[in-house]
Amino acid sequence: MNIKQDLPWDNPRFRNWVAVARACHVVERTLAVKLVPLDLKPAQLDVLMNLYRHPGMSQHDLARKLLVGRSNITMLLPQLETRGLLRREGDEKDKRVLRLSLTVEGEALLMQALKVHMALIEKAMSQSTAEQCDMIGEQMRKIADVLKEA
Amino acid sequence: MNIKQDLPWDNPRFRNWVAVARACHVVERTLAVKLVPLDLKPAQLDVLMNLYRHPGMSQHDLARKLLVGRSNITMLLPQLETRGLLRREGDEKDKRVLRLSLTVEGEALLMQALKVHMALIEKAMSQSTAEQCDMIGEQMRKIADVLKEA
DNA sequence: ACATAATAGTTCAAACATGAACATTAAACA
DNA sequence: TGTTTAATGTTCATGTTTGAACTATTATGT
Repeated sequence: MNIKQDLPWDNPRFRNWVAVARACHVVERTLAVKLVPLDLKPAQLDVLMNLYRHPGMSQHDLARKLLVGRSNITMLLPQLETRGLLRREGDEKDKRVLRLSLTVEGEALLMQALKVHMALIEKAMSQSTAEQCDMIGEQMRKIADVLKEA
Repeated sequence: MNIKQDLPWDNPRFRNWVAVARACHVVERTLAVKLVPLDLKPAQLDVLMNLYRHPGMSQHDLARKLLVGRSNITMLLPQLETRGLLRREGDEKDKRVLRLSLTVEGEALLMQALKVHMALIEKAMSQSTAEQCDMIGEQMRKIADVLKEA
């Protein structure tokens, strides 16, 4: 019994997943470079995007959306708040939670950053048909779901 | 002209890419948890995998494969070398480069880690057909290629 | 040969992420 | 009500990642 008979690199699923991980990594790095002129990092852009879509969300909710720890959010927000991009306001009913929302400046910067992000994604995905692209998204959502439970 | 008319969230390509990024993140985190018993981190596993496939590669080559800075490799290797998982030997012809290779112990640990990794990927991708899976891998390789050039 | 460029690896400081311990507030329940 | 349990956010120590400056070695060009 040769252990090398069943090496991952001979397994299509494994090889294909490696490709997914690499593509993600490349896109992330490229995005980081293209965001430099806006003085934004990918993690900060993620914050702005989530606050735009879910204004008034708490730090805890934001942490879960971003798949990071709560302390990470605590360290991340002051940079953006100092720049006047977002607000943190105490909830009246529950004095533990802070409600987050974008300022006008934050929204403006987000729109600029989204143009950059969109252009990058368009370029990356332009080689796939709409059907392929939708299928990819569908499978990826399944993956996230099945691992979230476990 | 309303800027919100063309928000990324209305764009299928964008939404689908977000799903890819999330799936990657979830897989990475899950892998990290499952590797704890082996006292290995995903980044360290990546090193072992690359040295297994490309024995004798230099630190520079390894850094490029991992899409990471050279200094990162310098900081990463001593942990593994001290544990006796890999060797660093000076090249005879070019005294600048260090040739990297796995020890027997490193290979043994890699095999254990690969079982964990394989099981995770199998679980994640089990919901896709072989055809879907191959198509995903193909598209992802295209993405990495098109962005590497830019 | 000699000077200049480029390359491999290291060092170091700064930025960043992480998880455990903590304070404050709210909810559960006896 | 009063006590216990849980939730939110912060702090802090630890470990990781990064990029710029540095040393040593090799390649290039005159």
